Amino acid sequence: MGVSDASEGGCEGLLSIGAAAARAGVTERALRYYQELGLIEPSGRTSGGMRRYSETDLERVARIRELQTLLGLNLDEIAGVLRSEDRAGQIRAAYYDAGTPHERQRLLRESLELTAELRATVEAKRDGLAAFLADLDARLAKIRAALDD
Amino acid sequence: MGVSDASEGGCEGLLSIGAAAARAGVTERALRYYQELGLIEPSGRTSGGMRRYSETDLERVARIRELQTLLGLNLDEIAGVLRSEDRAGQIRAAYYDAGTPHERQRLLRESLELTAELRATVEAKRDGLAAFLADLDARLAKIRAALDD
DNA sequence: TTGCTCCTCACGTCACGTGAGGTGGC
DNA sequence: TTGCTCCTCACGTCACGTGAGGTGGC
Repeated sequence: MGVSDASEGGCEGLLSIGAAAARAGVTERALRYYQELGLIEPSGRTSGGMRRYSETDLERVARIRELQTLLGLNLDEIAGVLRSEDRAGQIRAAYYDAGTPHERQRLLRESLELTAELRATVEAKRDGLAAFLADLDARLAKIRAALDD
Repeated sequence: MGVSDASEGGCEGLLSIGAAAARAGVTERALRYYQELGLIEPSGRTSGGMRRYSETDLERVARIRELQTLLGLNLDEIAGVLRSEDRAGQIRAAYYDAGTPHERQRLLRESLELTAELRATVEAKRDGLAAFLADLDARLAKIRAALDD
């Protein structure tokens, strides 16, 4: 595994915006726009000012797209979800020094509530799609019956 | 069942744009915009130029919203789906005088193909949401386990 | 030096939101 | 005549798309 670019100055193993966009299935413009809104920050910059993205950055972009396309959330709502997930991650990371047991419990309950709320949204959407599917299957059956005349 | 408005001139039983928008869960602006794009035409107009919508019009609006919010199609794609559904409806309505049996079969096969294509899109989306749900359930289980310490 | 990729404006687009200013019918 | 709803422009917004003009590093 050789370093592909010796001039990156501390950005070894990170992806350029073009490579990151291709991997994440979005445009470079979208990545810059998410950054402008504070949804994501590239893990590094070269001395020339070029953005460098890590694998963790790519996972975050995938999460944004998932919340956008599957749930139809706007970027403002997604910012809220990401904020709460970041908080939950910090709690887990610093579990043993995250204040009193009482404080930890409060944070966990908050995380539980937000996740349960998101779950309800997802479930409603899935049920809607299931009903849609059933309707389409009924239509398909009718068309096939008409073809067998 | 009295006629609610004696001055409508042939628009009895039809809804104003305000009532139609409220029933369909969209704004008046959205209804006018769909019309501008040719997705829907109100069943009537009063002599004063006001739009009047039928129950069938409302079903069409509901269909547009369903394709938008559940599947994430844009209005151009929705226009295509509606066109093909309108064609299929015409075929069913004029089934016995829709040309030769061979011609009828061709139209049915076309309808079958478009519906099957739509079904594949819906199924993929539903599966994506099911995976999302499973992930959320795993998170919830972890949070609950952490709360039981 | 030549390509290719990256950078930052900045204007365009889609699906409406939101007034501005005027008309219609109980 | 007074409210309320409707009408048609027309400009604003969100999430980018799409060049314009310039820089960076193999």
